[in-house]
Amino acid sequence: MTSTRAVTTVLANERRRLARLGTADRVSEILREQIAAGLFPPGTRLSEESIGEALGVSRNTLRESFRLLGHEKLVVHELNRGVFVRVLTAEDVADLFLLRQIIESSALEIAGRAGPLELGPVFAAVEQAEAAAGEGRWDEVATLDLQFHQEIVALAHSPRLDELMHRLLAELRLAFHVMHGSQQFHEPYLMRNRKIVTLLKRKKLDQAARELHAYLDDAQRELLSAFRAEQDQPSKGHVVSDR
Amino acid sequence: MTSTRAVTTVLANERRRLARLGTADRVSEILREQIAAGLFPPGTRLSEESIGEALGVSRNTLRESFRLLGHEKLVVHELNRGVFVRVLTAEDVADLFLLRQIIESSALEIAGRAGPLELGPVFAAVEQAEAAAGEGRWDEVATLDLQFHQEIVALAHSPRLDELMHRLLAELRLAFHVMHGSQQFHEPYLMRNRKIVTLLKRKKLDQAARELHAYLDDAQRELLSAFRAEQDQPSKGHVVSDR
DNA sequence: CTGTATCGTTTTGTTGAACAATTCTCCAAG
DNA sequence: CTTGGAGAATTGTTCAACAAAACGATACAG
Repeated sequence: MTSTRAVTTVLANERRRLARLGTADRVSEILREQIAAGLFPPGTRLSEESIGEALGVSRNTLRESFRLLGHEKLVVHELNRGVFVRVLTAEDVADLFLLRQIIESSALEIAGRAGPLELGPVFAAVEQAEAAAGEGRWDEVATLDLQFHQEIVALAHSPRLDELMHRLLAELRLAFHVMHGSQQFHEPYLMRNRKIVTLLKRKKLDQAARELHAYLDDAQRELLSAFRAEQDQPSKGHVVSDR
Repeated sequence: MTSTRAVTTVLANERRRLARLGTADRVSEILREQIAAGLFPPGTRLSEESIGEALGVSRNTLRESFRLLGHEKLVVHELNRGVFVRVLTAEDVADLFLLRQIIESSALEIAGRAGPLELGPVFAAVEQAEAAAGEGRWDEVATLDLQFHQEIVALAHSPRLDELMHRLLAELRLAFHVMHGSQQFHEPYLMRNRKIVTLLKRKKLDQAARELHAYLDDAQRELLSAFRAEQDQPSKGHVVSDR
């Protein structure tokens, strides 16, 4: 019953694991992580010389990494001036949430049409987030809140939708970093995640979708107001020279 | 009436025109065009040496270009083997159409909620396409058909949605190239574009959305069957060594 | 005090060469 | 027809060099 095509497909998927990553890819992974972690706050200039020396890679290789990050919109490349960690505008945040509304609601709809939901990973994200919140590990709470939504999208089984969501969330992380004390921003939303997954379990798709929509609306509103406040009146020395 | 914010926004948009492009960006533009035009059919290996020499750029610069194209999924980078023009699978095509359904229908809905539609560019795309079809310029017909859908998405005024659509269509072009005689594939759909824009003009948003949905369904079906046929039985010597 | 012209410094943009590592090609042996 | 292997070709990565642009500070003119 194992068709030739099935074998080919499976092996083709395994292939990418076999193919090791080049230096440029690994460097961009590191930088991606460190940008997300806040080591390089938005506005920071990423010097080719200093970072290249720190990581022990040549400027040419580092430049390839920068191209990748630039295409992901995590950094902005300005000719003859260098690459800077992206500084999101309020318009960016609004646009990101617009896309999230589209993607997450569409994913739910598609998943519902397709068949029974595989809610394991969704549940796992909620429960790990609740556990982390109980112990005050707020940065993990933030990560797991985002992962919950990533898993929602994963229900649709679309590779491109998954990747798109992943990039949107990476970009959105930049917004959290410009706000101080953003870690606990996510905590109140855990209850709502729990509610959504419960509704999904009971196959109340429409209700879950409405709940999700309201979640995103509220989160956007709250984030945007905090975001604008922080922008008008930068609180601390967090802001690095962007000129 | 000209708010400070409006001025800032306009200037920010102009800024990118002021910032000239680097060599790597210009090279990737050229390669993008030539891939879309069919000079490099899917499966073709893009040799660093030959292309670098032909364009008069160094290997290092060319590599930066390849990274950009790879991130756009127009080429696939395999370690120690080089970059190849992407060969889409049937699953890829299906996934691309899934995304198109989501994006185009969402765009229509958002545009309808937002306010009066600016249908100028949409009309223009339809009319230019009809003119091109009348004179048998089929490659232009194909381009303008895709542009019509791009303009539909533009009605939503979302930068990220625009860019996403643009990349999806660039990727989808790869599918047309593996089918021979794909130029006239688009011609029957011009009537449907005309119908959609007419419905939009009359503010029959729901009806237009249904029409658009049916368009995409039919196009996907037709493309996929032609696509699978061509894959199973490659017609000519078009297929270049992909090993 | 404000603006601007200028010059030296720093950083990026791009190239060319070099070498290691991997893959490809082709041919011979089993 | 498959397996092995030697040599050729290509990619991966670094390094050094130089042109070009941006930055910074200082001096000068109004």
